[in-house]
Amino acid sequence: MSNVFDVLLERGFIEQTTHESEIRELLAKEKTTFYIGFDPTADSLTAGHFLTIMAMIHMQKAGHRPIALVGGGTGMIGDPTDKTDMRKMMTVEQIQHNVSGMQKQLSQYLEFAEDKAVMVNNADWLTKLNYIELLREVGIHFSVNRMLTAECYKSRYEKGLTFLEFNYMIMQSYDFLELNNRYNCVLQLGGNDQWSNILGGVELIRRMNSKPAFGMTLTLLTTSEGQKMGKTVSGAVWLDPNRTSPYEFYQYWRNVEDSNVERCLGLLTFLPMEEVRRLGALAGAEINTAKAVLAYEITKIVHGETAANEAQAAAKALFAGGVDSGSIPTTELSQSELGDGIDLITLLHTVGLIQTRSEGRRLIQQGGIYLDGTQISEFDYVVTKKDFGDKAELLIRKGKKVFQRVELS
RNA sequence: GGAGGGAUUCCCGAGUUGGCCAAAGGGGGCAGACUGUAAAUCUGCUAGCUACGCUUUCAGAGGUUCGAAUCCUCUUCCCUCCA
Repeated sequence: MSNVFDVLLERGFIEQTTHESEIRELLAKEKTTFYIGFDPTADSLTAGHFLTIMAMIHMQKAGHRPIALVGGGTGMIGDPTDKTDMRKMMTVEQIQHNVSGMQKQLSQYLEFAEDKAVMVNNADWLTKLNYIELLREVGIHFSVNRMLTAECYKSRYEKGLTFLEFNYMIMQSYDFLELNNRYNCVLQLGGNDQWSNILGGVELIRRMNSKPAFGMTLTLLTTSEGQKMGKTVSGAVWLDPNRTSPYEFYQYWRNVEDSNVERCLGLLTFLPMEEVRRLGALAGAEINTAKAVLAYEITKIVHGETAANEAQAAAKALFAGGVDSGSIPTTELSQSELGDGIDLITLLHTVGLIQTRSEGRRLIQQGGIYLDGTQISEFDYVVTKKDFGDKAELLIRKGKKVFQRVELS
């Protein structure tokens, strides 16, 4: 089997390493225990986390042992990295809820049986720390001067950085030390924004345990404008199907920009690299084929084959002008709600396509609403039973690619 | 604790000799055109509503005035310098 380091490199995962040749050698010759931490900021992981999960899966497949750490302890502090403002403090209950939600999801993607992977919560040790003891043992190894030069704190100079958050790096470094002691964990992976936090841990282990330790950061997916991928205006793209439906999830990847298709295929699917390169090289409208493959493959990994098939079928039906399929977002409307007719704006509001009636009025006036493919131009249009036709359903289209089906019940 | 500066619509940021301010400009978002469910570009929209008008907005609470984002008082929060 080829070295997983080369696999990760070829697929585009690796951004920075602390000791490239040593890491490569290590991964080639022995079963290595490594860890990635997840902050419990919500009860579901997001598309952004998925990239790091893929890295873990590749590593596990190559025979190494992943430790999935969920930060029930560090979550009490909050990582100041890339935050322009201080994050609001979460309650302990909230954190615990989020930790269990994330752990549940992580267990779907990694194989935990027979000690093939380990799940930990750093609250188990961080909450028991003794302040003075910690300062004497660990604090002595950190230079504030150096910490202040870390990139992740720079953006906070203007807005302010609390001592609470300043300690985040130390806590994360301590985690690595603890995992090194408990599980002989010698490698930490993380998003590239975690570089300074990872370095802290690597150096701490080298100083306190006089043992080698390594760090490696993974690329961050960004759009051509430099925005982090995996975010939409309405929020993150979640892995939890109740937060982001498989259809929406599929559509998100179906719509990635051309220039990101090849990267995404390498990072977020298991397709062989020859195939990735072939698909990525498709030009012009042809690349849509590649996007469909990307969307299908990643949906399959995250939500399973059935959901992926459904999402794909729904997308095909809607965009190729075909007809029904099960997983188009659907709302039920009762006969009594319909009555003798319901004005279109109210209907749009009921099914959640608009937030305010003004928005609906604008939308219709600008020609953004279609009922069963027919553009509606009067904002006071009244929808009656007739619009639902024989099948008692109505397909509303907002703009080019937002669809909502209404079923009369 | 002392001195000064600030808080504006989703974000950034104009506006502070009181009316012409639902509030410039940019960003973002939405829609339209062009396209390939892409990017770029162009156009329009972007507080709410029972909509040629009406109602609620410019940190919060009062006040002056025919009329306040703009003036006065108090409060809260933030920043800078000093200690």
